[in-house]
Amino acid sequence: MRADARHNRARVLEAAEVVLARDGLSASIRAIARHAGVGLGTIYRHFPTQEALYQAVIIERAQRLVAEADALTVADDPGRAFFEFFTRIVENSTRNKTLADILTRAGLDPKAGTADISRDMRDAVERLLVRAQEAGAVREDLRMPELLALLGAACMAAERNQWDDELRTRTLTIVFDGLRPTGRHPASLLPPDFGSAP
Amino acid sequence: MRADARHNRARVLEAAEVVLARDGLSASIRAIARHAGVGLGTIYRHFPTQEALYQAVIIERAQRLVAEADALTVADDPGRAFFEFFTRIVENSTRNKTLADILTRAGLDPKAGTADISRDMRDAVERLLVRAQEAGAVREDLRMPELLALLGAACMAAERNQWDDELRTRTLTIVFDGLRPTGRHPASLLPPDFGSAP
Amino acid sequence: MRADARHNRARVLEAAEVVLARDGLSASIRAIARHAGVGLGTIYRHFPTQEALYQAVIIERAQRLVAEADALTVADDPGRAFFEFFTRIVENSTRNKTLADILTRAGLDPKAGTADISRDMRDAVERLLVRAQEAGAVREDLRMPELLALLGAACMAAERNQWDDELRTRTLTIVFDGLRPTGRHPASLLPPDFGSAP
Amino acid sequence: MRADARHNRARVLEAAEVVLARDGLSASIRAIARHAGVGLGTIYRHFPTQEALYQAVIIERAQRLVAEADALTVADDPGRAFFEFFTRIVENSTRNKTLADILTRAGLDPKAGTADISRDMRDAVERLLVRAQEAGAVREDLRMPELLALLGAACMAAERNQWDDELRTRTLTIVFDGLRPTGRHPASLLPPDFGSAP
DNA sequence: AATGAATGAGGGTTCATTCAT
DNA sequence: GATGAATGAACCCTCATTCAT
Repeated sequence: MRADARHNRARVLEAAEVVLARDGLSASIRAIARHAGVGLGTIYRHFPTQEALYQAVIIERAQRLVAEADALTVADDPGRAFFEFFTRIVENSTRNKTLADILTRAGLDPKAGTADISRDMRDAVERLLVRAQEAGAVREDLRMPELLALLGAACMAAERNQWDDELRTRTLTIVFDGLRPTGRHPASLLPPDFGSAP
Repeated sequence: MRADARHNRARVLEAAEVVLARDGLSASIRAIARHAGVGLGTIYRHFPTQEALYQAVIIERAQRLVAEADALTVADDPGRAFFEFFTRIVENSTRNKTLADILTRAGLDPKAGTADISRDMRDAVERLLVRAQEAGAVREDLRMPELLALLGAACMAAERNQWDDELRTRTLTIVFDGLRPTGRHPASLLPPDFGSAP
Repeated sequence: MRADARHNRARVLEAAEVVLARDGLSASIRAIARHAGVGLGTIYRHFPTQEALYQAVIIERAQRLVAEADALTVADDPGRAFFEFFTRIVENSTRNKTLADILTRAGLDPKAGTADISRDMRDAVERLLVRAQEAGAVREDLRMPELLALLGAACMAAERNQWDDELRTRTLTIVFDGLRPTGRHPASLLPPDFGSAP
Repeated sequence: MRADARHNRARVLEAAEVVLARDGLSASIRAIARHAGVGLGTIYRHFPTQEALYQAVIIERAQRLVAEADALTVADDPGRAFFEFFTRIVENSTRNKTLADILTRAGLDPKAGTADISRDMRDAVERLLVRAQEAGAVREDLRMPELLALLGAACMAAERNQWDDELRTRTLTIVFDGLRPTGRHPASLLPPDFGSAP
């Protein structure tokens, strides 16, 4: 591919990511073209269809996530890796309205072809989960469907309602406590001196 | 307002509720008019704008939710009331694509006027929460923002991904375990004989 | 239907006929709207699709042709009626680029539903043909497929090349001579004093 | 012109001919470039405009037709040559969507410059005609305008409606009977045993 | 000279909103 | 007051043509 074409393709993807993050899936191709500073035709040269472009954005994003998950898979502390991954994804969702979609898809079609990015995502998350469970950091009875459901739900909400740092922390604390093995609730939502508990 | 006008307004609202529940916010005004058996103009007589109509539907729906919450507030078992409310809303979300929006709004603008329905919603949920906390069924350090965030997130995901009964149960089990006071995990996601824990 | 709607529908059809006659099937909906002095939506209110509008124009035109054919069917001189019909259609084609289409269709799907206008057209032409054959004005061995082929061909060419009166007369003279029973060539293409015949 | 440029020009023309034959005048420049295995720019280097390229194709095709006509002009039987030429062209029209256009043009501008291909075409056909008339195979009063009109009409219809062998034979029988001198109708459209004529 | 990437006018179509009936 | 016909901006997409590589 020619240098300028590659450049423009990247510009389009970038713009699409920004505009999708801002407008959600109702973003218009024209808005993306405007944002990217290219003509309409340029977009259609690289992506045959609106659907294809949006898919590409999602796939790109997903690939980065998978890479991140893989990087964390080899981390020292499996539990920490698992929760950190969860946190990072949700954190990113505030800025990127496509993550929920990715996770939604990952949770949706478990029989998708092996080459599928949804499958990759599922697998990457599953590796993190299994390791965390083996390390005793996550309850044994947790299965992928509800994990993806939780991840997707958190992303959707964070994306839509623009969770700030505090809200994200507090909300995930609850979820994480639910994910830990019974009996262990190391974190409290209260500041140390809140002191209303008996 | 004339009797027939009042009647028509009700018909429109009813139809809008059904159609919005089915199609979500992408529902078209025309679809609602058709469903209501009235002309387009009739809708615009009562609601100046699509936005206004959808707001009205959401407000109406929210009022019913508030009523439901209030009914549960006087129930015998405050903990059970709290979790039942949570469950019911999420369950309904599969069929009604309005609920996530309502909760989203409730969580969003905490400084809205006192007369606002979001405020009512917040208050109703808060009453359920406080009673459940007083009864020791919900952790003390839980605050409204994260509760509404969790509720909204679950509704959004259930609506979008059409959670089935099993997925909903399993996912909410996690969340509820996170909501309970430390140390208490009465529910397990595993069938009794799963037995893989050491 | 409301009076103004009926009026506008007629205006659209009229404009479509004019524009189609001028631009052929590549006419744009926008051009028709402009010509009719109505908005785009008005056209789509009456005709769900470009295809539907063009069909409607063709059907309307065809219905008029069928009526004309029927009127001629009861004429005194069946042979004259037959040739007059042929002539008139071709004559009209100069101004109307839809006729060839109509006849094309009539020739194409002989098994179309009974209620179809193509069928009506076929039948009307066939009645004219049979009467002319019974009167000995048209050769016995002529069948519908080639008759429609000839009619369609003449219309297409007249429409496309804008046959003037003289060209039409001379060309149809040839065709008509081919249509008459063997041995009868009453017409000559030459002016009386051309005098090259033996 | 450089050798490779000349080569490419030929390739483009060839491809254009194939694609135009297949798709008619609605063929896209891109399709031709693809078929020729050259870039879009190459086409535009040799032909300033889509229109110009299509003209060139038509001229080339016409030249071959003229050659064919010329070959037949020296044939033994002038009448047979004339009718064979007519038949062949119509036959080809089913597969080649260019022919109708060529004949249309030939019939259209009788005052075009002498060097014009339309003129050549006209002349070639006229030679066939005159010889056939001199041989007594075609009526004396037939002139070029109506002959070209008939040829063009038949091609157009054959192209558009994809005349099969039988329909073409039957239709041309009529036309040819009209073209023959008065009193001679050697061919019948009926099978020998049809026997309904007196 | 050749390539194909970029452009943008223009095509069909939808839908919130206005307004004559 | 009710109706739904009319409007036109905006949407997705195609394709002839231009121009940087």
